[in-house]
Amino acid sequence: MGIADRKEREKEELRASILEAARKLFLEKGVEKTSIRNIADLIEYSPGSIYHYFRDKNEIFHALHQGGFQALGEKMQVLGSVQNPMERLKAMGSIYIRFAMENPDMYDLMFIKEAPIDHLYDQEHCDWKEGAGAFDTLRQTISQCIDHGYFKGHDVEPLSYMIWSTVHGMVSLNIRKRCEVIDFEDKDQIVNLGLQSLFKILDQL
Amino acid sequence: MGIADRKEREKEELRASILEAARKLFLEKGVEKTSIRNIADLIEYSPGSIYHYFRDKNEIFHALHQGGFQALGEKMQVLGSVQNPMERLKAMGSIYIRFAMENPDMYDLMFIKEAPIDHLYDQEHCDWKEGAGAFDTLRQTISQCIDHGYFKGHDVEPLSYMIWSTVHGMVSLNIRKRCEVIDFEDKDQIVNLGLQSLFKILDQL
DNA sequence: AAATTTAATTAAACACTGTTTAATAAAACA
DNA sequence: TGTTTTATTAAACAGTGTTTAATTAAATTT
Repeated sequence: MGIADRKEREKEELRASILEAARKLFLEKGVEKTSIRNIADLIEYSPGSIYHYFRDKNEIFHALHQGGFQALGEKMQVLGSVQNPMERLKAMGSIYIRFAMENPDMYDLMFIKEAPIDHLYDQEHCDWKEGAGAFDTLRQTISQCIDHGYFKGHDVEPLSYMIWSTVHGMVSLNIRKRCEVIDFEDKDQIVNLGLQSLFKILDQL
Repeated sequence: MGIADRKEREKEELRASILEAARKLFLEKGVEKTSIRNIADLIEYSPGSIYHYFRDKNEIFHALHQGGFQALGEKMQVLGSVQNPMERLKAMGSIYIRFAMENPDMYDLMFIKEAPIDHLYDQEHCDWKEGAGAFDTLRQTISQCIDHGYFKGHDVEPLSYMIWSTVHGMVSLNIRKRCEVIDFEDKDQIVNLGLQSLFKILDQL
């Protein structure tokens, strides 16, 4: 059936163009100020038609947040050339933080906004494969660190969670503007200084 | 002028009753689903009248977030009895995390939501005295730790920021539902395990 | 080729939202 | 009592996500 194939292709194309319009608007104005009507206007369709391709706004932003994980994953690929697991762990932290600071809205969507996660709870299978996958590479790296003699006396999972939380905490306090309004000695270097502080501690363990 | 005093008192009372209604609704339904009309309905005034007491919704939620800092500050008062600065630092962390996990919506408002901070930027003096004050007690405690010989080779501010970020990261990943959807070995103990992991590290420094 | 069925699209409506404006009611002052 | 200030409100504005029913277009069957 060639016709069914073409129709499927066309449907996929329109779905993709909705997502492209949504991403464009979202990167310009943020999630809250990107409305279904805005997206519909941009692709020159009616607002209602979008609901034939996505069940609701949350699904659109869940799809966008997947693109964010793809982009982050690509940046992480340079880690393949870092042999020492401790060096790799540090490089992961640097890349993670650079990604967050260079793409604050995307990071916000991936790790702070409730929209993408709320969509999971509306589905039957509510496992966050993007996040779980990313956490797993961190867990593996830290596991290898332990195998190499680092982090003696520490359990993999709590330590992985704690380190993730540290970098997430630093960038999310920034993205949600809790740093600009505190008089740090070096406001726009505080994230890097904090990261250096973390590195120093990891070396001591 | 007794009349002016009474008027001021009455104005303050109505302002307080708006805040009380707002807090009640906010704790029941969250910020986004608490509307000006909801608040107005509860105090039996028209929606427009609220704008004689608050310039906008952000100011209401900024006022509520102040109440959160008050509550957190009160919980922190038991720290006065902890002499050793390292013990005090750990107790601070425990109290901080317990407060966040027991009052997730209030914590969200204080440290994640943009509403209270956006209100600061609409004012002339945009310093976040609540947050800066809280951070300062952390900074002082860590400064005392360094005086007592802990954290050798570390700078106060980056270290304080990093430790704040760690606890903030752990609770905010929970509050924004990034933990429930990852298959941790012990999902509802992961925050405590992460905190224990942090304590272990602090002891090693 | 014509009739029927299926799928895509849309206009309109629903029930909301924060905020502003202009009119009204109430209180205080002269 | 008349005037001014203050408080309150109804109504409107310009939006929001989402649903429904009607319409148009396309594909399939007769």
